[in-house]
Amino acid sequence: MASSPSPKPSFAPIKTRRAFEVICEQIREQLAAGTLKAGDKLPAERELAVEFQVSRSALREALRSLEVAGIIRNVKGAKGGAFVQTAEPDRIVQAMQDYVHLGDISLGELTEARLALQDIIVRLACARATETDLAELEAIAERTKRESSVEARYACAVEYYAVLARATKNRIFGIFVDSLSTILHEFVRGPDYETLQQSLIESRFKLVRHLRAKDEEAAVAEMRKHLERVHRHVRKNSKAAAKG
Amino acid sequence: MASSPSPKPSFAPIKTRRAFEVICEQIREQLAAGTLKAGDKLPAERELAVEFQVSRSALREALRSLEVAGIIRNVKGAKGGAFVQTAEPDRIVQAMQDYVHLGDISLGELTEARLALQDIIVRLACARATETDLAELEAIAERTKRESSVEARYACAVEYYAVLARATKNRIFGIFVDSLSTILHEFVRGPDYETLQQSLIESRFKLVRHLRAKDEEAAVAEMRKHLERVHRHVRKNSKAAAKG
DNA sequence: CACTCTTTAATGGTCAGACCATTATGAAAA
DNA sequence: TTTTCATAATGGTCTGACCATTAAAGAGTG
Repeated sequence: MASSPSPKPSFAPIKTRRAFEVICEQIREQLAAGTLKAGDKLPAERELAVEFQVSRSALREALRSLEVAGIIRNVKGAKGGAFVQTAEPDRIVQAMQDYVHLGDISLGELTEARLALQDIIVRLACARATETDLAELEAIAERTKRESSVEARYACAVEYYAVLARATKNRIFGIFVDSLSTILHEFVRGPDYETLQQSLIESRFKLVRHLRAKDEEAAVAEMRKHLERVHRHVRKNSKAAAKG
Repeated sequence: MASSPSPKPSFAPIKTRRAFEVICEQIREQLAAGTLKAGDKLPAERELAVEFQVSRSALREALRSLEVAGIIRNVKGAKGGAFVQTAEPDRIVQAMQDYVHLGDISLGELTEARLALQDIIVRLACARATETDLAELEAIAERTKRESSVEARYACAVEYYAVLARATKNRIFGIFVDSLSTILHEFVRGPDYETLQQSLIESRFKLVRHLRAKDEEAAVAEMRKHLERVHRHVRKNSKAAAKG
């Protein structure tokens, strides 16, 4: 096969790229370049198909990919179409969740990462949290007390962590924390979770007090104690689930 | 509109869910439940379409979504089909990249997050790195010296960070670092980058020496110094790009 | 038998054209 | 003016077809 007598021993490394991939790439390029930005509306599918010179189905697969990636949102009806979305970290969370499901990331890795991450967050929040942030944290803790269902209280907890992360004024941390919270949520189950949950509320108030006093070390210690209790519960439950 | 005289003021909150969404969900469920796992092969598209009682196009949009999410891989040809993938963090990196492009995450946030993250990583690596890890780090640093192109040396740097993250024995950190490295790569440009790059190599050797000596504080300090130099360059370049 | 070439069938990728459900808009009617 | 209804635009889905690639079975050859 390679014994060609022609003076050209090497051929062009052709590669078949699928139509939808090329379309996605072009749209992503315009996004990175700033030609397309949040709020913009892409032409209708039928129009775009003509423009890209592909069938509507190929184009739709591209749009579907972008939608799943959280880049656009498809709205039906007159004046509908594909709208470029504002940034939402949901897709990152989803991607991390998929990764954990597919792979063999252990619970230990998740909890360790969360612990380390919260250390940073508490330290930064201690330095940067405004009184508004702190008041919001307290309000959430208060609301948690009044909530009646386990799920509602868990939602409050997630919100508490999110607001705390926001207090760092760095959204990257917010994404990381959201991801880990969501993934670990799957493991937080069991009959004794409710009593644990109740006892955690007080800890949240304490943390705010430490933050307000700018006592970094005390705040970090409180968060570690808090998370370690949660993680002990999670581990215990996970083992129980593995048995049953 | 709400003035219905019927004794049933509230109706069931119906919502039209698209076919491909339901399909994706079902497959994801089987994944979380363990019924489907890496390496498994899904039935052919035409078969699956019959099974789900949808058209092939709807089914294809679902498969396309899952492929873009990195969950399956579509192989064409006889004995081809959709194969469940092993976990790859690429999609998380892609999602974070999209997020940064769409949103207005600042360079400052990225570099700050990276700095904080590397602190943790260095500390953990200091405690857990095996001699194999350290030798690999040195080998990469050696190779960096010999590489001739800027791009090749950058690739070495990324690899160095990845191996360092792996030395923590916690893959979550690896993902975070990969994401940040990839995103920051876009900003690392400019004529004086090459000279900076050269001068960074020595720092990598120093870090390994500190790690081997289990000198956590020295290692952290070296990494901070290292990264701060890089980030100064990145910031300068970013400003230059904004001007031009 | 061993090896090479050809054929065949399975499968994903693409295309074309159609119909349905939803939605905004404007015209018609009250 | 307000309500109702027809209309057109648009995404979601369906059907059926053809192409390109690939692995495996079969045919031919030494």
